[in-house]
Amino acid sequence: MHELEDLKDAGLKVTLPRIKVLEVFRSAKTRHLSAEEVYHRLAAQQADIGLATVYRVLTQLEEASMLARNTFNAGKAVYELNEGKHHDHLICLDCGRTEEFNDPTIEKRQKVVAESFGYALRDHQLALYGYCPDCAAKRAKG
Amino acid sequence: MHELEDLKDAGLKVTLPRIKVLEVFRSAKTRHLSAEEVYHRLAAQQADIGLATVYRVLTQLEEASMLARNTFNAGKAVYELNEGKHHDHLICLDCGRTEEFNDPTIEKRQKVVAESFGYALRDHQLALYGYCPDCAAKRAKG
DNA sequence: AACGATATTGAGAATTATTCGCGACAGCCG
DNA sequence: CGGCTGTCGCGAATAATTCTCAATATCGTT
Repeated sequence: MHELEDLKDAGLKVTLPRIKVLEVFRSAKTRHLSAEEVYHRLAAQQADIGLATVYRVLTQLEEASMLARNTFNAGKAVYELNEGKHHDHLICLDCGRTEEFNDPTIEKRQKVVAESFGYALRDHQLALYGYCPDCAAKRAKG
Repeated sequence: MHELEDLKDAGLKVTLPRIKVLEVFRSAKTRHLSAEEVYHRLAAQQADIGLATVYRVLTQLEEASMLARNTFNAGKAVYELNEGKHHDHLICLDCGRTEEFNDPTIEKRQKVVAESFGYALRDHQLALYGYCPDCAAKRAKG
């Protein structure tokens, strides 16, 4: 439970909503959850936590580097536990299944590109979209 | 004006809103424009085109591959003329200035990564964020 | 050049995702 | 255990985008 320490280190009080939200992520099969999804899961387990609070907590946990935020190509943000190791995503256009990957070559080139423009690279977002093996097969027939 | 032909090829009628929206992009200094920005520019030149129409036209022109859509990390979409050559973006976190680049190595690795997961790559989105030379200098002092 | 089937538009209401404002309440330092 | 303050829940407020529908414009056909 050193997560409670992480909260304190971020200057956040250890409150029920924050603990519960982290629990939801720890016990979720799906890695990426939207605010609405987190809210529903909390409601399902009788935790009476408002949607506005969920949004606030997600933002705070992201600022505390405990969660990572992604918007992919859609109109809503999803969060995932930040377990230290950075990674990018490969997303199936049909079923939404996502794979995580980290390609050192790509990472390296990004830095090179930024430097070639005189920029100090701070962050980046890379998402690959395609069809997963299963969906590709389904599409092949129709 | 082969753009009018492009419209027809996409099964779209050649209408004033569509022509005007394309004009806005062709004559804009800033490459990336949001729906709201396009709407205001049209209003400024007395073209009485509704915001809903702007949204519809942008979507259609994107489907016709005449515009490319990007969401970057923010809550709203921006569009730019699609001039055939694909590119990714490098964006300044301070002033919003954007640079376009295309790195063959990165493109190649993306395909390799997707294939290693058995995915058929269809699209991707890569945005690098950092500080441009000017803003980096400003930040250095304070 | 007018006709009419059909695609398109404008205006505002409706949705969706997220944030704000504020009175009530709960952590936490002493 | 007693506040000082950070937090919470709720509903209203925003922001971005889409939908509804009656009015209108486009374009292939006369």
